[in-house]
Amino acid sequence: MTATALPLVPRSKDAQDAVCCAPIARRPLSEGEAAELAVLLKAVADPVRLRLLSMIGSHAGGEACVCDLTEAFELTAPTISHHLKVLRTAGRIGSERRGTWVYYWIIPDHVARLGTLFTPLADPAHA
Amino acid sequence: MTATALPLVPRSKDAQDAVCCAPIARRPLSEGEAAELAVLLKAVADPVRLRLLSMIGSHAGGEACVCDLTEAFELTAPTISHHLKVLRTAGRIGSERRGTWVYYWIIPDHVARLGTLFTPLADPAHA
DNA sequence: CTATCATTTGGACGAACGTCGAACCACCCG
DNA sequence: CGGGTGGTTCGACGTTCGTCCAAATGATAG
Repeated sequence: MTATALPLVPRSKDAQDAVCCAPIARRPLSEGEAAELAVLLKAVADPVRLRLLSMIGSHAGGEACVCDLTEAFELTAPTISHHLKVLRTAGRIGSERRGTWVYYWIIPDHVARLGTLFTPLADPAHA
Repeated sequence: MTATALPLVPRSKDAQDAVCCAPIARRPLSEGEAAELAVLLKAVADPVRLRLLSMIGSHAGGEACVCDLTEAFELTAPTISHHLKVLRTAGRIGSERRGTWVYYWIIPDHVARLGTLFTPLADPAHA
């Protein structure tokens, strides 16, 4: 996965508005940062992928097999597989084949990373 | 076939699962919720709009005029205007014309709402 | 080994997106 | 009132994206 220089809440920021803003609003994003972030966000900015992510994450045991997911949509299996691949490539989910079925699970850190960008100081040490 | 994926990995902590995850991973999103969220995310899932949002939010006084924004990109004015319109339509930013220039500012609540989706444990029960 | 089921890959097509140039509106200044 | 600057809207073009169908791959059962 990429993960070069994501603006992950620089603790010692001398921001004039240290309280008001989400990390994204503390300092201007560089071109590279923005490009990388856009890729991450694009991977989630789709109704089907959003539901897939949600279904996988909320499924019992923390993982779901493709067979469960395909049923929930009125889409063909290749389409679902395509969306899963997008999420996997973006590092959002992991997958493993166990016998007949393929199981998918969420990688929480990567999902949470999105949140930290827009969340204004949800730091427990700060609240 | 309704092959409910059984948790092959033994999980003894159901209670934690209820709290561990981001809102998006607590329960499956409905089709409507996913569609609405996708629209919100799409508005931000673009490098230019990401930078615009970041530049506006981090600008002194909490607002920036288009003239400042346009200079920072190697894009034509119509393109910047287009992206600003997308952000405005999505409710991310507000705008006002004051004399010669048009100023833009961030609407923090809308931006923060994105974060809460992916941010785990915003509740004090955990941690 | 062959048959069969589950999932992924490849190709194709229509829709949506990002970008531009040109035309258009709003305001300031002589 | 007319000219000039700042921003937006409009129409068009090339690209990317989501979806499907058909076919290939992987794994299990008989």
